[in-house]
Amino acid sequence: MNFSAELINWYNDNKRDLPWRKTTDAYVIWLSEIILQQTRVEQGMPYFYRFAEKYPTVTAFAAAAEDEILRLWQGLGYYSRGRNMLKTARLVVEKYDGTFPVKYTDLIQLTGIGEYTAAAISSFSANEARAVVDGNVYRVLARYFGIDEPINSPKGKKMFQQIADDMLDRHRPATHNQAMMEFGAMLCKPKNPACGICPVRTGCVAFKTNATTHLPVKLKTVKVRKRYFNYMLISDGEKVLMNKRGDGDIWANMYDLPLIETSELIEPVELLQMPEMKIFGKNITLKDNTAVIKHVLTHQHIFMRFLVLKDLPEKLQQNWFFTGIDDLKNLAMPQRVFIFIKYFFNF
DNA sequence: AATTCGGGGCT
DNA sequence: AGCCCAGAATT
Repeated sequence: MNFSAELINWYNDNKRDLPWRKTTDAYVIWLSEIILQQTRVEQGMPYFYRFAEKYPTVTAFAAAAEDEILRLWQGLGYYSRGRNMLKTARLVVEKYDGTFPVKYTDLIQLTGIGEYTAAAISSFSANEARAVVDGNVYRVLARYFGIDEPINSPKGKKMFQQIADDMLDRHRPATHNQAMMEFGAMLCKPKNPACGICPVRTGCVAFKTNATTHLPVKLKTVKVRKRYFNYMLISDGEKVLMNKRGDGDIWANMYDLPLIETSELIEPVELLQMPEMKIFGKNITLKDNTAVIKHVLTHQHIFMRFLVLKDLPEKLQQNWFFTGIDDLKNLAMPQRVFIFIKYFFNF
């Protein structure tokens, strides 16, 4: 039995019961694939159910407001995925009359759909012979063939895509693709792979040379930027002062509180003296403040502190607005800000 | 070719 | 603390 046949056998005996595997509806598969980009299955699962239920068709999705999509996406991260989906859903309604495309060459042109996702949708919904290459596939191939070419170099990407294409079982591309990814996720894991029960270990270079821990090779780690967000909670007990974020920075188009960003950690008392604080009024009184909360993201460590101010500002900045406390739950916020506000107003 | 875009779980 | 997760768009 060849590599692909072995994996498919293993897959048929060991696969998880995942909802998006029970359909060939390209729209539903698209939904699942975008949600799962850089996201673990367990984390994405509840979001998949929420979106699939609220928007059963691409037409329903296209009719949603961006605020609504972002609110439903809250907590999942990489919010441009949600914004791009809206753009693509609307284009599918316009250009394809609401029928989600299933051909790779059509899919690859849509915003938010790259090589991986186009291969996934076209193979899962229409059995087009396109090999998916995601983090799982990189790992499985790098280990099985003992390839130390970095998976995130342009050369490496081409190389692995080529190998994946060569390995693809062209008679059953959908099952082959699912099997490759499931195998990587469940057995050929990043840490402590289950080589003891691996059906293809006799042909695996990494197993034979004891190199699984060194493969795949990935180029350099991202450098982390430290930022200091001093958030102001300003409320009269009925309304809260909120800020709508622009684009060009993290959490584009989402909502948070008015904020002073500083280049280092500043104590509240000291912060109140700074000229930047004048936008909140002449005489600012601090009612309360939280400890510093470290919000750890892949590329940024954001040190947040929430200061509760006593008085309302006379003049509002461009993106500031007051909203009723009952309406807060409808605004898409960064997860950490949402948790504080939810706690503060006790809802 | 390098950087940016979240959040959470595991080691 | 570092790595990874059904990646893609932008610079």
